[in-house]
Amino acid sequence: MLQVARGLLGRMLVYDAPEGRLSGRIVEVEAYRGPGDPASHAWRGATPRTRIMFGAPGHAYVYFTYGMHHCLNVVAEPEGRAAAVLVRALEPLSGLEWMARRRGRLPRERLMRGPGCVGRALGLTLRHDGLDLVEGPLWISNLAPVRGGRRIGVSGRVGIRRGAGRPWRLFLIGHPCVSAVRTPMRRGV
DNA sequence: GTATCGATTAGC
DNA sequence: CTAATCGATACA
Repeated sequence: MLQVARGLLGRMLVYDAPEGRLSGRIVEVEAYRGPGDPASHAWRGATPRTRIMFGAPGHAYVYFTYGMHHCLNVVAEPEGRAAAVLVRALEPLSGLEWMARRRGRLPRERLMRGPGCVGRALGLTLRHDGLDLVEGPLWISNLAPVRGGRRIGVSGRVGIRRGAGRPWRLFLIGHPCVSAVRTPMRRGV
């Protein structure tokens, strides 16, 4: 699962939306497990919401939270074992006009900085929950990751209480599109 | 059925 | 620091 999280950094996420192609490079992720990870939605086992997390890898787990945000995850373990990688930030690559239309006029690096902002910029909803991320229309490119020579930083996960000690947030060190969070870095890779 | 709480964000 | 805002979940 951490392997998947690491492999996602620098990869391109593409959404062939009705209005056109939106895409971005993944620069920040967080890994979540199932039972045994108290910060995970799936820590008490499968529920209607977390069903997808227990399903086949390479699918989208989209959840709705705080009454207003849709967040995107990539299911990351074989069927039957719950795990997902939360996509926390993207560097916008194409479709910036549409992202700006949803997010407002913002500097490019702020369009998809933060998991709620990613969902908002791309126009994700619960209709995207369970989508196959290989087939599209929402998919992850299999081209080699591009990290621009940046190393991978590791820290605790953001916005959780239980399970906060686990160093399962990965990001590209120094990338301007990584969300500004005061979680101390554990190490660079 | 009701009550509580967010894997967040923007704004003061 | 807090409000916003509502689905998922737990519990009676």
